[in-house]
Amino acid sequence: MAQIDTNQEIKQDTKNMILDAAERLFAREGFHNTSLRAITGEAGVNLAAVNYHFGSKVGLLDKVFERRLLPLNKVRQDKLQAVRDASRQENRQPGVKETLQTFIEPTLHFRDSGPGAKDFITLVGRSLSEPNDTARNIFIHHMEPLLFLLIDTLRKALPDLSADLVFWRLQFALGSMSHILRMTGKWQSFPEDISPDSDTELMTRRIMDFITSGMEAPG
Amino acid sequence: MAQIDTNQEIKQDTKNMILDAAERLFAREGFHNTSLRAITGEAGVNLAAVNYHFGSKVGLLDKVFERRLLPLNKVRQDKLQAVRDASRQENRQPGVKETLQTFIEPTLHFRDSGPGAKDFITLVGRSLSEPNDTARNIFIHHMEPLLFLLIDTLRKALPDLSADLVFWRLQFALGSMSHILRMTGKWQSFPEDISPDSDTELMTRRIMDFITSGMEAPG
DNA sequence: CAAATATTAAAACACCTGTTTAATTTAAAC
DNA sequence: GTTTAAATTAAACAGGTGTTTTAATATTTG
Repeated sequence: MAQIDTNQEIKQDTKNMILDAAERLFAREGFHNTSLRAITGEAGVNLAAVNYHFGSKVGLLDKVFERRLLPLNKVRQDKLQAVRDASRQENRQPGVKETLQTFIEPTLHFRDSGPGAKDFITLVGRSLSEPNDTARNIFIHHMEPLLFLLIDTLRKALPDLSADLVFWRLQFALGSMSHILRMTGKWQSFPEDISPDSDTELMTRRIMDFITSGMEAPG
Repeated sequence: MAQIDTNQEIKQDTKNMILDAAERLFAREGFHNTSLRAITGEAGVNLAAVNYHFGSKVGLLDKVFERRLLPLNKVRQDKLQAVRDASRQENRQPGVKETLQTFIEPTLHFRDSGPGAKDFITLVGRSLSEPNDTARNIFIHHMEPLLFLLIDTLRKALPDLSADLVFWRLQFALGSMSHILRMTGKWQSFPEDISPDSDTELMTRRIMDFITSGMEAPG
């Protein structure tokens, strides 16, 4: 029994065990409604491990975001930069749909990249609307550079609209997406002939159609 | 001093004092992050008054919703019914924009009907995305009949779209609106030339344009 | 006015919260 | 193999949580 565990893959280290459990519980119960005892209990580690490895509960949340958001935002930023570069080389405006797609598509596809990823995307969807400032500010801090680049590109794509209007329409679009992300699997009160939200390709196309049309509406 | 208080308007009764304080604190701090001691402290009443008058903290939340949602949903339902009746009498489909307007416009206008109303609308915007089921289920319970009528009208207004697609587009639209409602006054990290979200008429027109266009996009 | 009821008040209840301390064990470095 | 550092553990800390209880005070009813 003891021979098998040679410290390779069976022994996930404590930090990642905590991150996994925290990600899942923060997504399902919310940040403030999740206790450190619930996290460490599910991770099978000692209570004090959180404060030892992450300093505090807020520090843990920050690392939960960082672990997923660094690679995800790298993908989104690269795609967005490619759209900007192509439009400049070809001497044209960037397209509204291709611009929005650099943000929306990686998000929904990332949801299918593993069980933890699905929880994380739910957490992301909720983070924009967290009542408490601490959780929201941590998230916004990780997103701000990308959002600024996104809004700048959208303004170039929609030169006839005021910068003001582009800003608000992007907020409408982000509201649509985050609503879908955080409500995944919670439509039990509409027991009609509704297709599930698990079909990523279909959902991506539908939300892209919706927000592209809204974004391109006459000013 | 004591003569003035003849028990008419100065003495708000305990129940309403609690409802007002709870409404404000639930909106600003979230349900789980608001303690009964904070509520009763701000209302200037005894801690036990909540459990005496409302049974429990959840019972209080239910009454907070009920007090505002009954009259507000009455207005929305009457307007929606008027759209349905007019379309039937004139033998035509209901319009997408006029249908959505029966829901959106009263909501944003209600926000200007008083300081408490503004807090309440923020609370409504957050309720759709509450992580915990208790708060969200209470809200949905109050909204369900109206939402079913709304989706039925939208299906009549968009006969070329599948019932499925209409459902999801309504979710996108509700996501846009609730995002704006709950984020009111929290855009400090975009210190650019952004117009405030306090202009109700402008904001109503903009969100109506956005979601109407998204709703009418080709299927 | 007196009795019955409704409301308010202070205190305690049992439990949960994030964080810290001190002791112990495990791992790494020399 | 001994020393030094890193990691884990159990326990306690100081304070907050919703709810209940018991006693005192208003208010209404007969």
